Parts: sequence; structure tokens; C-alpha cells
Amino acid sequence: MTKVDRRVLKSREAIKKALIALMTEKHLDDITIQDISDRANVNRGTIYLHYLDKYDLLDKLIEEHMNRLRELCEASCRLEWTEATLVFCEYFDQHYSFFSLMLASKGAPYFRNRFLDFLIDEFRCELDVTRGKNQGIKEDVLVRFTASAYAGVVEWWFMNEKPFSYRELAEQLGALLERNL
Amino acid sequence: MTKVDRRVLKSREAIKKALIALMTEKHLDDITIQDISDRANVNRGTIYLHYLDKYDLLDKLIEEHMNRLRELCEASCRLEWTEATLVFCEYFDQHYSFFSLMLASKGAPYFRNRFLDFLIDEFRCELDVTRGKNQGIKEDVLVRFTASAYAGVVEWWFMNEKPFSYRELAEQLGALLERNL
DNA sequence: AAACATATGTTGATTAATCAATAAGTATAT
DNA sequence: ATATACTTATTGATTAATCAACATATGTTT
Repeated sequence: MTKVDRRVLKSREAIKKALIALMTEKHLDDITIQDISDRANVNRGTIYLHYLDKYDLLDKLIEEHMNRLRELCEASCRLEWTEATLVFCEYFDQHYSFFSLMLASKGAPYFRNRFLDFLIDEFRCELDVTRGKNQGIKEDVLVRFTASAYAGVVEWWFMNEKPFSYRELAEQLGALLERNL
Repeated sequence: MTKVDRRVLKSREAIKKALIALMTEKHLDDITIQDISDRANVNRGTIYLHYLDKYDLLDKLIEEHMNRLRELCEASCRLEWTEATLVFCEYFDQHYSFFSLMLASKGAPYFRNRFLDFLIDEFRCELDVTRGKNQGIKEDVLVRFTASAYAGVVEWWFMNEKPFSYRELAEQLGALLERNL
């Protein structure tokens, strides 16, 4: 694993943080590269060293979160649904501002689809329609059902500004998953 | 005025912040350059590009505050003592952690002397022993008296963790200065 | 349509920071 | 006395960021 020069890490971190901060203030279409540059305190050219444009930046930001969730998923694939879900919900809680911003923004459908695709991938690996309670149900249907339900609840939790703790969210989701899977 | 490259500013800022943070955790003598480097997320060599050693770093940090106070002094030299003191006390409040750290640390006498020297310089420019209530008093005596009193109260305020607001502090000091000068 | 202002994307020379390595000093343990 | 570990300070080659400038695109105004 090649070690990344710290300057690269610092610049990227600054740029990402700047975009998030700016997105709480105005719409992505109204944010200029110069805005990001000023906020991040990096040269405009530096942004182009790392990203194609602001959309690429946002895309990568979202991708990072998805990858991080994927890692968490791999690390917890031996757990019961409730416990695994707790790990996820903790992550959602830690990154609350990012997720709520993404869901609230004009680009919400794009983000929502990315999140849903992630969930579909993960559930597809975990579900078994050959035995047990889901015997006879089509895999695609079950996967879609479950992922959509999950995404819907999580989104609701964010858009209602955490009506209860992430632990309770995990319990509720876990119980519903156990019942269905 | 030559514009300073932003990389220099960023590195210095990070280094200074790191030192301050570390000084809340341990004594300056127990802080290594590597500690500062890690905390600031800069290369150890970078610190040496800007400072001779950690003592030089601290020295410059203190000097910056003194210079900033000097600027404030110049900007408020036309005000009444109470108003001018309010400007100072606001600065003390904003930089509370720095000042209290400096006064609490083993290096306190060094800092205290620097602060006192600053006050002596400033009062020397403002006091007039040729007329009014201080006619006949030796200038050096009056300057020393006033500066020491001022420094003493400010230090007390910090070491007692702000027993009252900086506004009240300014009022009290202002009134005492008016009485004496 | 022309003029103007602003934003995007790129380029080349320069600068500051990085990294790894080295040497020397200091403190501690054997 | 020697060995070890840690810290300080420095060095040289390399890398990433900076800055200023430029070209082009886009949007707005007259």
C-alpha cells in the first residue's frame, strides 16, 4: 500500500470540508470553484489537480462514504441484523450533517439512488431465498423490498432530524430485518 | 507589503495551534518537536524552516500577541481609559486560553515580564507628569506603578478564571486608571 | 450583435513542504 | 565503558502546491 503524501491528504481534506460547508449555505449550482478554493484556502489549480470539477468532487465524496459503509458491512457480516445495523446507524449518526445535507439538497435523488444501490448490493450478498421463510420468493423482489424499506426509514430519520437516538433506530431496523429475512 | 505565500501561513498557523494545544496537555519541556510535528500534521523539517526551536516558536507566539495589542493600543489612543481598556479586555477574553496558559505555565515569569514591558511602553507614551494630578511625580515611578497595577489585575482575572465578564473588568480598570492618571 | 463581467480549465515557472537519511547529543540500562 | 533508545537539527532530492497568466466559455446588459 503506497503511502500518500501528507500534502495530498491535507489538500483533499480541506477541499472536501469546504464543499460540505458551502453546501449548507447555498446550492451546488451556485457554488463556484473559486468559492471552494477560498474556503479551503488552497489554490484554484489545486482543486483541478485532484478533481475534474465540482461534480466530480461531490461524486467522490459520496463514493467515499459508500466505501466506508461497505467496509463496515464486511466487518460486521457475521453479526445478527440488529448488531450489524447498529454499526451502520452509528456511522449515520457520526456523519449526520453529511447525510442530511445530501438528502436535503437538490441532488437528493442522485444520492438516494447511490445509497439504495449500495444497500441492494449488500443485501443481495446476505439474502437467501432457497431456504427458510423466504423460500419461493424471487430474489430480486426481496432484495428490492428490503433495501427500499431500509433506505426509506433511514432517510425519514434524517429528514426528521433524528427523532430518536441512532441506537433506537438500529433496534427498530434490526427487528424489522429479522422478521423479514 | 510582500504577500506571504499561503503555504507559509498555513504551516505556521498549524504549528502555532499545535503548540498551544500541546501546552494544555504537558509542560513545554516535555513537548518534543516530533510531538508538534505530529499534532500540526507537518514534517519535522518544516518546523525548522520557520523556527529555530520550540522556544523560538513560543517566543514568536508571545510576540505576536504583544504586537497585536500594540496595534489595538494605537487604534484606541484617542479614547478614554475605560473605552480603550474595553478593547484590550475584549482581546484578553478572545484569547483567554492563550493568556491563562501562559500565566499558568512554568514560563510564566518570562511571559509576565514581556507583558509588563509592553504595558510600560504603552503607558509611558500616554502619561503626562508635567500637568494635572500627577504633577511632581517622577515619570518612571508613575509608569511602573500603573503598569504593575494593571498587569496584576489582569493576571488575577485570568488566574481566577474570569470571576466576572471582560466588560466589568474593563469598567473596573478604566475607573482605576481615570482616578490615577 | 457587441461589449462586458465572471467563471472554468489549463499552463509553466517557482516555491515551500515532504520524505528519508544522517549525524550528533542526551539519558538510561547493563 | 558500552549499548540502546530517543531527541534534535540538518541535508538533498523529490513532490505537490502556489502564483500569475492565458484562453475559452457562459451569462448578462446595452
